[in-house]
Order: sequence, then C-alpha cells, then structure tokens
Amino acid sequence: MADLNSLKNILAANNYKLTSQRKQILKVLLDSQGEHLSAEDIYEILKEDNPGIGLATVYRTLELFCELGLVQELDFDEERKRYEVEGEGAHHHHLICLNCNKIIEFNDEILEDFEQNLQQEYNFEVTEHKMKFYGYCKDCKE
Amino acid sequence: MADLNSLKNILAANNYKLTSQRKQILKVLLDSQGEHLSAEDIYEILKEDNPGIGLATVYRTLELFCELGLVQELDFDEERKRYEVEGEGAHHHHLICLNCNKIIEFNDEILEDFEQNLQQEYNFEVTEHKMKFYGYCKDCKE
DNA sequence: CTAATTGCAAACGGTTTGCATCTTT
DNA sequence: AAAGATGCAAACCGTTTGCAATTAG
Repeated sequence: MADLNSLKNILAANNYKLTSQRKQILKVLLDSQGEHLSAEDIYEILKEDNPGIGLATVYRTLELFCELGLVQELDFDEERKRYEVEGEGAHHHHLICLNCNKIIEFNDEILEDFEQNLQQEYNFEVTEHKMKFYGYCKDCKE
Repeated sequence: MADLNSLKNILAANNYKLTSQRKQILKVLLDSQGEHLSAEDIYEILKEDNPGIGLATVYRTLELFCELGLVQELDFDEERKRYEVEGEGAHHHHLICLNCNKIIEFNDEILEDFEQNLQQEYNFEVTEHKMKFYGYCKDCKE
C-alpha cells in the first residue's frame, strides 16, 4: 500500500517531483478508503485547507498515480470516474446496489480458475480484469 | 433476437411509433453483429443512404432500444460507448486485447456458481453483471 | 387530428490542454 | 539554474436538450 513515505521514493525513481499537492491528494485518498472519491470530490476536500488548488492538478495527479500503480480508476457507470488507492490486499471488485447505490467490495480469488480456463480455451493471456455485479443489497431486496 | 418484425410489436406494445429511422438503426446493428458500433459509427453508416438523419436521433433511439432491452450498451474504456443487439444466445462478455484491440466474445455460464456464492455470502441479489478481461490474444502474445 | 418523433443548433459537463508563473531538485 | 509542476481559463468532445417542423397512428 502506498503511504506518504513510499510516495517520495516512487516519484523519485521515476523522475517526478514530490510536491505538496501530490502529498495532499494521496493523503485524501488514503483517508477515504472505501469511499471511491471522484476527482471533484478530492478537489472540494482539498480546497477547504488549500483554496488555491486547481482541479486540473487533481486530474493530472490522478492520472500520474494510475500510471505509477498507486491508484486505480473505477467506473460505476456514472457521469464521473472514481478513484481508490491500490490496496496491498487481494484484488477486489464491487457489488453495486441498484436501489441505494451502496457499493460492497469483495475479493476475487474464486476467479482464478475461471481465468485459467480462458487462457486455454481462447489462447488469450489475461493480465487484468474488471467486473461489476448489479442487484439489490440485503437492505433493499424486499 | 430482435428482428425488424418484432421491433414493430415491441414499439407498439409500449406506445412508441415505428419510424423509418428506428428501422434503419436496428438494421445497421443487426448487420454489424460482433462489431460493437458507436453512436457515431451508426450515424456515419446511415448518412450514406439518408444524409438528413440527425446524430441526436441515433442517440435517442439507442437509449430507447436499451430501455426496451433490444440493445446493450458496452463500455470498453474508450472515449465512446458502443452498442450491440441483445443476442438470443447466452449472455456473453469480452476479452480485450491490449495490443491489437481485438475483442473476443465468450459466454458466462461458468459464472453462475460464482454468482450463487455472492448471493449467499453477501446477501445480495444479483440481477446483472459486467465483466471484462484484458490481456494479449493469441496473435499478440509473443 | 394530435401526440410522438425528428433535425438542427446550442448547451452541457467531465476532462484535457496551453501557457505563464512558481517549486523542486 | 533547469526541469517539472501548478493554476487559470479556454478548449474539447461525446452526449443531451429545447424547439419548431414533420410524421405515424
């Protein structure tokens, strides 16, 4: 998991500079684990303490963090994209409640067999996958 | 599978009118199975024979067809969305080659067990899912 | 007839980009 | 210093919307 310490190293290793904005953005993401913030969300939070920050910087930083593998882009079929820090734990996916919009995370160990299958059947080397399940959570199913 | 005949019935059943544009758009989708056209693609194809058609009509029609379950919206993490006729066959998903961008379809019967699991473990009623696998197809893996 | 549909053009909204100014290293 | 990063505002671009004109039932 990317903490503020490793940020410095990862940036340096790639010839990027450690700026105050980059630290702030990573901090917001770390502090909001499981909340899936959008770029605007992050921008609004940062403006409280740092009114001068620019939305473009947030977008540029998120793009950089994605490239560096620190952050993952999420798409819940909304207008905006969301972002989360790439966890150290198992890869996970989301259950999206169509009623209350709650998002529940689950890990995907079970999928490994399935991927093995694909590799053989289609002679396709899987490097990544994305999946989303839609339906009704325990509070919303009648 | 929605053919031009059933279109009439489905529209009528929902108090929508059968227009020339709607027929044309469905036809293009049917003629391009497996190609995953975008709204603009469809618009360009239709303009050849019907220069007067409007892009807004294409968008409105695709939205309607999605509501009616005739068409499915696809998201391959590109700028544009793509569309395909909702097949009569098994539900399917896509393998996306990161090198040549080829898209290979596969069906998802294997996932049923997995979904059963989710239902129980998270007490979540799954109604739909989307998944995409990324990697390298047989021609692109070295 | 009349309610739905269309085409046009303008608006929208999230994201990206150009550029001059400031920060890191 | 030199290279990079930032903030601002303007541009982008796929999609949506308002509206007057057209068309299906």
